Amino acid sequence: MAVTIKDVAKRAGVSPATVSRVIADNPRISKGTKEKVREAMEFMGYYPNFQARNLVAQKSQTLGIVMENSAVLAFQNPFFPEVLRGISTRAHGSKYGLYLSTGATAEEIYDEVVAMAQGKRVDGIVLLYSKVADPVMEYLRGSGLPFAVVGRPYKDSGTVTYVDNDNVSNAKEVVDYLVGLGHRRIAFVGGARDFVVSIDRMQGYKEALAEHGIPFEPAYTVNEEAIQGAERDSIRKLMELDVPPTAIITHDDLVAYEVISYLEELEIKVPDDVSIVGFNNHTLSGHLKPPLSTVDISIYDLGLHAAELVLEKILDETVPAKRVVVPSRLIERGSCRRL
Amino acid sequence: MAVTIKDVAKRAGVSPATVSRVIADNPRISKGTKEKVREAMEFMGYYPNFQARNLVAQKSQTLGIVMENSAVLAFQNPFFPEVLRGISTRAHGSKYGLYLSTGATAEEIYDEVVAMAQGKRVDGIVLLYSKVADPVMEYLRGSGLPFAVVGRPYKDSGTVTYVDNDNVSNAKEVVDYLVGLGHRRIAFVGGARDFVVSIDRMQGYKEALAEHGIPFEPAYTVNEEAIQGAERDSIRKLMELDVPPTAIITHDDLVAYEVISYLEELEIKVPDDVSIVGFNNHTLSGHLKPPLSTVDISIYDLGLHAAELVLEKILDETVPAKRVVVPSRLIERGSCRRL
DNA sequence: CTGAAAGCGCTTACAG
DNA sequence: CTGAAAGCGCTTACAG
Repeated sequence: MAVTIKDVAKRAGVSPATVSRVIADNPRISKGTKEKVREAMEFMGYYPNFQARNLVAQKSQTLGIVMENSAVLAFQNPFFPEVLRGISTRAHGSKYGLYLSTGATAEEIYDEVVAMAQGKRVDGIVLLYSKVADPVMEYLRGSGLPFAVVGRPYKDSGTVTYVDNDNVSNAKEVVDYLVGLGHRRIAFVGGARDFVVSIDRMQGYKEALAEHGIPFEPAYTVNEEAIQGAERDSIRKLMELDVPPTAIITHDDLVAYEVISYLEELEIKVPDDVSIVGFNNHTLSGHLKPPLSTVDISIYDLGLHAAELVLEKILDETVPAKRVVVPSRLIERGSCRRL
Repeated sequence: MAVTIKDVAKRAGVSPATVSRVIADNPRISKGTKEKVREAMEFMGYYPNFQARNLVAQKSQTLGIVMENSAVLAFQNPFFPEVLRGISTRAHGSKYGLYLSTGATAEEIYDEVVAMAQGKRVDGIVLLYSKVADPVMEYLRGSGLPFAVVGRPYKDSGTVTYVDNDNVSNAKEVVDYLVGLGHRRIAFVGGARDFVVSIDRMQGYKEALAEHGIPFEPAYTVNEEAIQGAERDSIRKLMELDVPPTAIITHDDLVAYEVISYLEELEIKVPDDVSIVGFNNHTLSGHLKPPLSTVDISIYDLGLHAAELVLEKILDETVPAKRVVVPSRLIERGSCRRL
């Protein structure tokens, strides 16, 4: 059995209540008593029991981290550790712990989140993704539990606290850049259609085309669901069009890596034959040959602010829904060429 | 206030004790009562309070994950998410949650671990690294808390439960491979000297050299501490030796990426001028040009087994210390050439 | 400045 | 098969 507050009390010759007050550094306890009690705690190796303390305090001092269900993908993507690092830093600063969702399917995750929330296992949640019709977000919104989303909520974004990049502008900037290099036939390889980030980037792509007077060509867009297991084929089809694109934007650097591999198999050279731009600036993108031009979205800051926002809500439930926009910027490297 | 066991009891017309038994699916409760209670729970949206349940059960149903303190590095390395995925899968299978350490310095981590353990916040711990003189491991060993290490403990490995690869053999295999290609001047770029994995790989490197009758040449080894901030210089010095190496083994793919970049700056070509082998087979290593030959250490399995081992210990404290060796294999790609 | 008592929400011998 | 009671380890009004 571990040392309890009672044991310490006995040894220090005071009541358990007093020990508790010393732990909380209550100013009404005399200096002498505090010292006596602290000595006893030290001597006996006392540590407060979280469960007990949290039970009466009705809080847990921990933040729940919920990630998307395509676990393999989520984990492989360097986005996850980097956003976690941001969250971790901020949480640690406020002495909050981190509790991770482990579910592998959408149902499991939903159940976990409900259990976390209702079971008071966490004081708030950071939702690491945003998709179109997400029961988890619906639940959270109704639950009253403080939460923040990394990514723009698909609807009612005015009532949800979130942090994101301006993905529409980002995508536009990429198109502008390519157009500036003389490209007009620009393809877009997007992510899953129900992720808001994909939708926003696609949107920016379309808007930018329009602004430049370039007609939108459906055959120039490829979507993740459409190509499950047929990535190679989709890229081949794209490049075998009568008028193939001269540039390809991919929604994530990881996808860019894949695309580049396929292009190689087809003996299409980057950037000589086709220019490529990625998104998210993963650590390794600079090491590719040619180094990948990409949009740096400040993943760490995304995490930092998300944690900051939940913590703020936990402290004061009345703060209104907020949006924090984290700046991002296009990094020119060697994967694009001027036409 | 959330719905408690009392509320449910009242509505179902039974005692709180009975509700508790229904939750535990106690076989001595009649079918009828169970149904009645379950209906009430459903209707009222009852969820058990973790804190309360854990307080009386004296367990937390969660595993603590402790990672090394060089937070930035740890997070950037794809090792972390992958090992976490393995742990997560196994933990979820047994309905265990995951609690993450957030400390950034060695002291913070130590304090956190002690608090986790003494505060009964976790039932067991997975230590994601193993270093030479680690207070955390010392503490854990004395604490009685079940734990498993990813990596070989530096000493008393017979009394600690751990999972690792046979790093000595792995390094030997790499040397054998390079010797087989005709290399005799083989350099080794190692990691921090106090990480056991670095020590073991260096050891294997030396042993293999000896077996092939190749004298060990100190100038052919580079260590992480020695080069902090001077990576570029170290590599240049290495290649400007009167008799430079024809092959370089790096202790991690990430390091290999860096080394390749430096070599490029020196206009030294891989694999034409020098062959390179990495370790850990990160997702992107196959995408490099040339694709990186490396040792795949089955990171996911490392995590899976580590979780399995702690869970086993939690269930039965008397199981003896165990070692699980996860197989690894050299993956030949394009970064080495035959002399 | 400090203590006795009640209570956080649950579980589990002990009775019946 | 079910209930009343004690207790897990802590905190916090309420008294004094």
